[in-house]
Parts: sequence; C-alpha cells; structure tokens
Amino acid sequence: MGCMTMSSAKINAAIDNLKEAGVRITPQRHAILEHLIQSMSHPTADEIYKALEGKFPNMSVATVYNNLRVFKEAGLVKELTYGDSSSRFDCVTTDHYHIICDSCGKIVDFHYPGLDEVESLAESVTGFEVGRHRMEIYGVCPDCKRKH
Amino acid sequence: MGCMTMSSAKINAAIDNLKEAGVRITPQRHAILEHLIQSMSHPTADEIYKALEGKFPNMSVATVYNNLRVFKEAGLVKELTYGDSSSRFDCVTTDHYHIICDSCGKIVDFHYPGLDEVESLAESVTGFEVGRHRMEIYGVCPDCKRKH
DNA sequence: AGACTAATTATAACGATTATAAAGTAATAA
DNA sequence: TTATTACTTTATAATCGTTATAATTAGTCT
Repeated sequence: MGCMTMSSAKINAAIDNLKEAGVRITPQRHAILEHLIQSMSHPTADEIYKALEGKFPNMSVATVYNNLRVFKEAGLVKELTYGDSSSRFDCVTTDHYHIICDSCGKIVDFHYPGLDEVESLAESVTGFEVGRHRMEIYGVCPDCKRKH
Repeated sequence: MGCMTMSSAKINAAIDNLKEAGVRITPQRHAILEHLIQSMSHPTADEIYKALEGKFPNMSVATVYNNLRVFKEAGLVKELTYGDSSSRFDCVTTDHYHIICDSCGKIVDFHYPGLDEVESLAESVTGFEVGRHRMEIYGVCPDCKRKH
C-alpha cells in the first residue's frame, strides 16, 4: 500500500466523519483537509492559504480560518499554540506529543505512553477535576546540531 | 515573618539581581516587579498596566512590555503563552507547573518532581538535544465544580 | 555644568484573527 | 421545476495584542 493510498484513506475517513456530523464537503474544505493530512508539517492558517492559492485563486483567508474551526469542532484537527505569533494546526490521528527545535522551529511528533500519574497527582493536590494536559519538549534538532 | 515581609524580601532579591545585571531600577520597574511578586495571579501585560495606572497615570503600555522583556531576559520572569489572546507573566521562583480551569481560566501552581524520563525518551527517539519542556494540565477548579 | 546613555512616553504600525455584509451554492419544499 | 431556505464563500473592515518609532525626560559620568 503506497503512501498516497494511505493518505486518501485518511481523507475519506475524515470526510465520512464530517458528513456524519452534517458538514458539507465543499471543494475548499476538501483541499484544506487534504493539505493538512498530506503535508507532514504542522502548517499555520496562512501557510495553508498560500499552499492552496494555486488551486483556489479566489479563496479568502477567512475560509481557511472558518474551516479550521469547523474541523476543530468535529475533533479532526487540533490547534497548537506556542509562544510565537500564529497557531499551527495538526490532524488528530493518534495521541502524541511534540518536540520543537529552538533553532529552526521544526516540530516533530513523538509518542509517550501517557502521564496519568502527573494528572492524578495534580488532581489530588489542587482539587481540580482534571480533563487533559498538554506538553511540549524543546531542544535542538539533529540538523541544527550538525550546523553548529 | 509576615506576608508583606516575605514579599519585600523577594522584591529586594530581584532588584539586587537586576542591579548586578546592570539594569536601572526606575519607579516603573519597581512597581511592575512589585505587582508581579505580590499579586498571586499570573497577570497579563494589560492587567499590570491597569493595576498601576493609579500610581502612574502617564505610564505607557509600552513601558510594561519593555520591562517585562527586560525581566524575562534577566531570568526573573517567565512568559506563559496559552491558546488565548494574551500572554501571562509569572515570577520565576521555584520550578512548577500550572493547572488551568477550563471554565473560569484560573491558573494554579503545582509542583511535580520532574519529567526527566520523558525528556530522555524524546531525546533518544528523535535525536534532538533536549533542553526543556513545558506542560500544563487543564480541568475544572473546585469553585466551578461547585457551581455546576 | 555638559555630554552621553538609557528609559519613558505618545503614537503609529503591524500582523493574526474575527466580524460583517454581500453574493454564490447546494438542499429542500411546494 | 421553481421558490425558499440555509449554508458557504468571498471581500473587506474591524479588533486586539504587541512592537517600532521618534521625541522627551531622567540618570550617569567626567
């Protein structure tokens, strides 16, 4: 099974998901979703907008934002908010964390079993009812290490 | 030893720290630092600005931002960037994490030994040279639980 | 005091995101 | 099929946090 085939399977699954939620699949939505799934990066709204302006010369940047919100509400996409100016968007597949290069900004996924222990400690110490957590690791990626 | 005394000890320590780094202690800087240390919250730049406009009716919001940057560079203050619009600022005392209420936005500190294991796993899996990490836990605080 | 440097102020600019209103498109009902 | 309705996109303006700029003020050092 080739790479493109896997991508289109993911796209189809996502589209079915949206249809069930009563969301119309417009050409723009399809393209944004496709771009999110096929690009291995974690693009900003503007990057998506620019990547698709060839296919959709008249698409508005508001359409990108609107539909990213729709996808978020459907649980298909997560918004990643780091310190820098603009949000990045990540297709929700399996749970994973991100490690971010301080030097070039590259974001790499990595898996870790979970941090239930931290959550339950926080719960008992603070009295909160814990729902979720976020974690990012920062460092220098192999490429940037080599360059220094 | 009363609470005010402890606060002023912290303020003095912070001021000594800045002086050693060659930073002038202006009245504005003193007030911003004092507010950051004494307020138990994690204020935004605008909240600091508004809190001090009684004492400094002519202070510019740029002064708040400028000095928060100075404090950050001196290692006295950490900028907290969550998904919402504006950054929050936290005096660096001891290492701690934050737990945030999804309902009212309250931020509570909590301590946890550390997540060295996660860092070293990430390092070996990704080839990054890991420097630090951030983590936040989200949930519903006791007050908001009661209200529902 | 005089010269130099740093800090503050007021204001304008910037950039990401959101709101608005008009026009287009698809779904549904008569 | 046509009319009605709701949804979507587009273009544009507005908003808001933050940063840059230039002028003024204040502190430091001979």
